[in-house]
Amino acid sequence: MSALETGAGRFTHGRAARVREAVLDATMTVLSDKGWAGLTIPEVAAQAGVHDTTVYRRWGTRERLVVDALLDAADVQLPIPDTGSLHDDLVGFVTELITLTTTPLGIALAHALSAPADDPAIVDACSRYFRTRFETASAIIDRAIARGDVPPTADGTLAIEMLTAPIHFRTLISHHPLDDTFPQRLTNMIIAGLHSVEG
Amino acid sequence: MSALETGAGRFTHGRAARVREAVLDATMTVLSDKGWAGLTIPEVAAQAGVHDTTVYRRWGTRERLVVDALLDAADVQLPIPDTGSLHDDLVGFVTELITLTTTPLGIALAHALSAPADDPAIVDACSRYFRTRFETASAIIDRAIARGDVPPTADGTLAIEMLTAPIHFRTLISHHPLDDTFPQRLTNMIIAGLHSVEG
Amino acid sequence: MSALETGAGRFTHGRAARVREAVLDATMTVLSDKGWAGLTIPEVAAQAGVHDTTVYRRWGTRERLVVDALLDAADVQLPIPDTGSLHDDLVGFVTELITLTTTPLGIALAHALSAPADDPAIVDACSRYFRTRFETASAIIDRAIARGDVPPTADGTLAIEMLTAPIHFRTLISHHPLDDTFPQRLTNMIIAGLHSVEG
Amino acid sequence: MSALETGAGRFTHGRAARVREAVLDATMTVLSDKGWAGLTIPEVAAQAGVHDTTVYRRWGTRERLVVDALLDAADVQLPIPDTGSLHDDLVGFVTELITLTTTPLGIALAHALSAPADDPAIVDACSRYFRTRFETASAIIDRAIARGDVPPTADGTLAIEMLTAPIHFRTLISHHPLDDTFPQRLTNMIIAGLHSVEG
DNA sequence: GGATAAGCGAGACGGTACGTCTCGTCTTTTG
DNA sequence: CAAAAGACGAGACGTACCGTCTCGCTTATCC
Repeated sequence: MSALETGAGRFTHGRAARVREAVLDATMTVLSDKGWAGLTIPEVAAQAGVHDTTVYRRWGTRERLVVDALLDAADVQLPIPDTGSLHDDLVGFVTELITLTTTPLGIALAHALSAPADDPAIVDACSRYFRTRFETASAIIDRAIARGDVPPTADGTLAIEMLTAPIHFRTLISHHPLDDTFPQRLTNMIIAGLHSVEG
Repeated sequence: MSALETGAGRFTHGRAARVREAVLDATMTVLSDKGWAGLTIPEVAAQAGVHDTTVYRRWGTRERLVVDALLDAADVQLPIPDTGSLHDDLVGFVTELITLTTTPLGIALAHALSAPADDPAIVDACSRYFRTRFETASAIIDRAIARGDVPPTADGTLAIEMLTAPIHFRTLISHHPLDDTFPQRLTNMIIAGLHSVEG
Repeated sequence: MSALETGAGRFTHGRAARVREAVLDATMTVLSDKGWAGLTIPEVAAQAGVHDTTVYRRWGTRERLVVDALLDAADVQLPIPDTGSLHDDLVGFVTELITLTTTPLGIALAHALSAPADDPAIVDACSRYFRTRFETASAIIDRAIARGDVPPTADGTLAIEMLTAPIHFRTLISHHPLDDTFPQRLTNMIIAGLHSVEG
Repeated sequence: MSALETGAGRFTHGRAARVREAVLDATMTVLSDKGWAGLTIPEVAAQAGVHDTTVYRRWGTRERLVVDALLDAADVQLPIPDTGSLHDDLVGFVTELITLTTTPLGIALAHALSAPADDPAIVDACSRYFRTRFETASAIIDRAIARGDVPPTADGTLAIEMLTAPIHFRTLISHHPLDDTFPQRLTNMIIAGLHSVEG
């Protein structure tokens, strides 16, 4: 499942697997507790009860560490609402996303993913991670199409992206508050867009 | 104009001002050349022909350095198109924004701004910087309202944010390509949203 | 006096001088206690109550550390006997030399000096150190010449070197024992050589 | 012949012998190419096409590796001149010794042998190696005694040692140049010493 | 216009992380 | 089951950056 050579699939048994799991768990713990800026390899190694060198050997950089941990925990997805109403589904989706994203871990992960990554393997992993997430979430729009609520030409994936991006933008960059009306306002804008036939 | 105590307003004359300018210029240069990861205070100091200690004294962290440099150069805004057509204005705006954002300097700035900032002065500066930019750009929608092209209830600032955020999102996080059709697709989605009366 | 840029002459006042002295003292202590193989920079730094990085900055390698310490302590020379008898002087000289050389510190120093040194500054420092020592000791032969005991053509420096080298050779390489008759045997061989006019 | 338990006598047949030979050859090759400082067990193992663990098991330390290789190649002695003239024999001997000792391999071997050896087996091996070499070379003096050129009391082995030691001393420690007149000067000093009856 | 204060240049240092290199042990896998 | 392969613990190495400190000097500013 992982795109990194350190990913799952190798190290499934024995000590190596135990080390891998301990380190990835520690990565998430440290991210939650001290954020991306506080995530250092010595810190993770200490938390995992593992020697620094081992982490340097297996992952090398903290970026790869985070991506590996993220992909490893990717199964823990955010649930996709299914209320029968496009509007309610989208509002619910955005609300859940905000909840997740404003977690200490969520903030730290966003910072981690937005850190400069020269490593093409990391770029690729991020790209595929979000493509998958967007396609999963666009099931909301697919159901609306099936119900005939929106035209079949509606660009579901783009809609999800336009709902997701502002949340990360506010969290990471503009630091504008994510108030309770925000899911509403985003959803209203997008639903109209989905009805437009040129999409 | 700057929210930081190191900002313009102080050090307007003499050596202090020369040092300030040299350092802020060097900051932008280093950001362009080596990116956010390569921006270190020794590097900037060397580039500016100034001693490290001076930079540590005046700015302390590279985050404050970047924010100060950014606010100092904030006058160099991106131009707001005015073609008489809402659609063309928005497509033009997004296209220009993409051009700026995919510059080495643009990428570096985005990384810099998304770096974890515990400093409330920085958070505040970012917040106000983007609020200003969005309000400036929402003139496009204001003109459309004045022309009667969209209802006066249209949420112009949100529209601009929803056009801006995906670009930064792709650049920073998802690393999806920003192809030529992207401005079109974003604009189509948003224009329909602007027509919806509930905005 | 030192050939190294870290040598005496700089850092004569203040904290820098205190650090220098503490580190050089610690170097000798560690050499005595743990030998050349046990001389590591972290060990010396800890012993000196100084941070590792400081030692790396100022000296960089343990070789430079030892050479600097050696040159710094060079004033503590071995005394040159002056009994009025060439034979007794030389036997005394060799005996003292053996005593010094078979000290833990002496052994460690010999190992340190014989470690591969790519650094030309170190090679040069060693070269001049021993040149000085040999010239100092050859005063024994000079006095014998003055007394008319040996011809003025006698090669005093070479004689000293031929008395010194076997001691280091046995200590470092052949590990043959340095028994009590050894000074005698060396001296006898050399005194005859000094009388030979072709020297 | 070897004093080490890894020495010849065991592993004379089959794969074990091939591994032994490959490793010892590789040891000499690496010594020549990268010197004593560059001789590491992984390097030797790679050069020999053998797994690291194998070398660790059989030899354990690089010191034992070198001593074993040296003893294994001990048959390749330096030739002892026999010109009929004591003076010419000794000058030739010293000249040859200098040639050998200033080889990359010679320098590396000297460094290796002078490295701190806590291992008594290594100390013993070195001791017997040089005792043999000195006795072999003292045939020069024995022949001179037989010819009646020097008194039968002449201390041949010590003479050879006093010719040998300064060369290693200059190579390893003092780094003084070994110029062309050096064999002459050494020999002159020693020949007079050999004539002295008290030797 | 001279005293005073503020900023700057220079350099050392403590501290931390980085990433690499060995060595030697231990575990896993394989023949 | 023994040997090869490989992961790991341990620690030194040497570098880079950060942030602080102490001087001494040069500016500006204020009386």
